[in-house]
Amino acid sequence: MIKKVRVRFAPSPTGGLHLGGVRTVLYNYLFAKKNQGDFIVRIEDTDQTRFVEGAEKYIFDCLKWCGLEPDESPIHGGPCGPYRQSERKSIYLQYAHQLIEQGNAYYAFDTPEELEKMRSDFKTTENPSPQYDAKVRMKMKNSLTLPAEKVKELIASGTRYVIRIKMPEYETIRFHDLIHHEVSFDSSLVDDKVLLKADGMPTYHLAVVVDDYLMGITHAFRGEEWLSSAPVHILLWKYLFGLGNMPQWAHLPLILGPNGKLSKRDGAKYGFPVYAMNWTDPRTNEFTEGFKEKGFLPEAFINLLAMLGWNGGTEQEIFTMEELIDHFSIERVHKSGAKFDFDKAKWFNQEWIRKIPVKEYAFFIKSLFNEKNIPVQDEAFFIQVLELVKDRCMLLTDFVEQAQYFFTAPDKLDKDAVLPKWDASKKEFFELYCQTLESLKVWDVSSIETLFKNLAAEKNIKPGELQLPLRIMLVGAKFGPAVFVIAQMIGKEATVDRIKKGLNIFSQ
RNA sequence: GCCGCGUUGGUCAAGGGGUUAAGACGCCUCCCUUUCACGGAGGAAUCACGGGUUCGAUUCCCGUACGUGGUACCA
Repeated sequence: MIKKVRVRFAPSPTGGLHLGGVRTVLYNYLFAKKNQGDFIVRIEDTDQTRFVEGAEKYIFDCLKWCGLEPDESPIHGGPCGPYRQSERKSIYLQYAHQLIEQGNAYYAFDTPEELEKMRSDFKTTENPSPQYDAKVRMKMKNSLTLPAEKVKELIASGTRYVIRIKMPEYETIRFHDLIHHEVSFDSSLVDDKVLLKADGMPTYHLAVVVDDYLMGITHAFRGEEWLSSAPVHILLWKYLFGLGNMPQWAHLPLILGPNGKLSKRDGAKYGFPVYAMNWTDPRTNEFTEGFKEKGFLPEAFINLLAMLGWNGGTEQEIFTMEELIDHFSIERVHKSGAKFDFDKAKWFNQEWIRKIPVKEYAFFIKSLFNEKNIPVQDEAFFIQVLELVKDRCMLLTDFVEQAQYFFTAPDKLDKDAVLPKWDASKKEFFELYCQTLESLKVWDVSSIETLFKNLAAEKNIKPGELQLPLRIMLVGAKFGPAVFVIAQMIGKEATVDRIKKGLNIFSQ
């Protein structure tokens, strides 16, 4: 029998959830759903100094917005809880002890100051960052160098200690990665990583292995920044649970910014969001913009992330979540990092704005209108307007500019577009048009347009030369759907009113 | 510095010993539209470099360069 697929996303609640994080979730999720497996979220909060209030809730809010709901998590529950590592503290100690008994780990009593001293003492130009490894461990204060009695005594007296892995001296550690295929490391180049910290909390290295085992994880997908520490994890699997039980690894390529690694600073610098949703760090008050608030549809966000590092091998670029689940394969995830392109991201959003019925996102635009005090009285009319202008919107926030003149008269008109060609005959035309419009019985597009064209012919002016001024009067600027449709939509009263106002402004 | 990983147009990318090296975004031109978009038709632009292997390398191998990650009692 084949084991049920179980994957996990393991964020640390230290701040916002960025692009790369969401993509890691996505690939986990797609893989799980494709294989009828489980998607688990485990909170890796073993570093108490980096705990940030609200960060965990924020992560789950982002996942919800993205439509990536976990099957198991601290808030969704599940059979392998608790799902916060801080609540699993007692579990890790026994494994650390097991490693010591097996001779794969040891106690180390070096203080931070002593470690610092070691690093500066051994520092050379060839080796600017010395490691706590086979070459130096016998010169340090640990259970390898101290007599057993002394070790017992130190522990009994409450001396702070950590437990470190004892890396084998000459061993090639190989493993198969689903994306990178065969990867190998020389164990002598890896340091004796701390497994259990002085406060009793495990480090990531111990916790990830123990929890992946205890939670039955079959496939471990994570960012490529973890590749370098993979040999530690491989060894831990070998020592603790057996290589046969180890999940299959896949180290996902990084998402890069305009110059190198994508950072939240890039967002501010280049004007694009980096986080899934707005995030304000409660400690520093630093604000980072989110895709949601920037005006992205979650469907578009998921779609663009999926395509950043994966390609189905066909020309299809627009995918629903169901289609992604159907087509996704980890083997087709790229090896190399991808630079995030905001223009392409906007294009995805535009495609989705057109694909989804406006009703599904009208509420978001409505809230933007409310913020700007633009009155929306009639819901059906609102939907009708959104439908009419949606081709012109890349972001949901674009709807404000593209639709607000249907609800409120423009507060300033683009005079420069009109004035150079404005003259008495045009003024006269509009005065007359305005008058006749007022007595128009049937207010529909063809009546409004026919009247306009007949009058223009009568005055011997090309209708085209009059349409732009009309547009500026109604809209305020050079954009939007057909003018006569706009006139019809906003109604007689508003049309007449705006023409009069426009006449005033242009004739000054 | 050392170690890992990577390298097809400006960006995302398909392809993978013999091809006119797909497609998309962006950019440019034209058509449609007397607005802006949408749509349509075109265009410029790519296999990092150097050695091999081979009848033939963008594709395989080795170097170099560049990029990126790691080198914490952070994840």
